[in-house]
Amino acid sequence: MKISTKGRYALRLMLDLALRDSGEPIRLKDVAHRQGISEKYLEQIISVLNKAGFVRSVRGPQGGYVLARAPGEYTAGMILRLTEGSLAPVECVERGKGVCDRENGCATQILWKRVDEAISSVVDHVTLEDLAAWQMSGADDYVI
Amino acid sequence: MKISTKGRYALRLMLDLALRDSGEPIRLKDVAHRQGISEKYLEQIISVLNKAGFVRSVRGPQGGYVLARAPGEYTAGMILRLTEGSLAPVECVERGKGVCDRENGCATQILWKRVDEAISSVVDHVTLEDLAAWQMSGADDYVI
DNA sequence: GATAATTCCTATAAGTTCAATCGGGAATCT
DNA sequence: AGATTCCCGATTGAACTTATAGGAATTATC
Repeated sequence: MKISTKGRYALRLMLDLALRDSGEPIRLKDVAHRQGISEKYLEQIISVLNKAGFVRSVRGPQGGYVLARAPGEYTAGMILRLTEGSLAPVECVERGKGVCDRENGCATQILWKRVDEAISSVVDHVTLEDLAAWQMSGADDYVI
Repeated sequence: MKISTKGRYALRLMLDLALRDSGEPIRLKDVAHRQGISEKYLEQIISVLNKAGFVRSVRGPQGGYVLARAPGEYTAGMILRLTEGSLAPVECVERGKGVCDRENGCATQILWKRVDEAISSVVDHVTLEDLAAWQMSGADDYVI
């Protein structure tokens, strides 16, 4: 029941872009260095974010990535679901899926539904802007 | 970000025992058959529940398992944490762990903390008694 | 136009976890 | 004695995670 590195790194990556957004593209190398994450691994992750239109890429020297929209328009849920897949705790309560094959009156499904809603109610209401604000306020070690 | 079969099966197992509790031991074979789960696999799971004192076992013919306490005294969280391990979405917000090594002002940690609390607030307030009641009320296919 | 910087793409691999299966041992009721 | 049930540890196959590796395509700058 853990979020994988893919989702966690994606969030930190997007947060890094949000915090350092100046209109100029930001090199992935720099993000990787600041966040202590393998550059090659980050490439794979940002590729997903890029294809989904979450970031815009600029190739060549002075290239890099910039957020496609304002930080307030990304929720943590959007980023996590994109990179991580569904956040539902069990398959049978995933969006788009029908009712569980096993039983109609499956009581545990009600529990899973509630857990799913609880998770969603958090991640769908926290935006990159919120994360950036939290980072800035507790910014002991925030260096530009 | 999924609950594994171990936790899900444990919950269904305990719910099965709660629903059929008559004081007499219930054979694991029957539970396995009703729930459509491998008997051998269930053995491993109930072994954990047994060692933790959640169920009481009786060996030999007419043997089986019974709940050690009333259904209202088990929360889903107790059962899931025992079989599944921590339910925290990331390591750094797990109970007993110190603050994340990486950074002091890690904004994402606040998010994870909120997700963790959201999950806990559900699973720690739903008891086996609740699950049993839900099962009985929507009891389309509940057969004794 | 050459060079260097950067993103882009695909393949592979080591390690871990999941979800069982298998085979037998120990206790206990009849 | 014999059947039934719980108990225990080893093994295994598949999938997933978490990267690493190597190079191709694009573009700014000199």
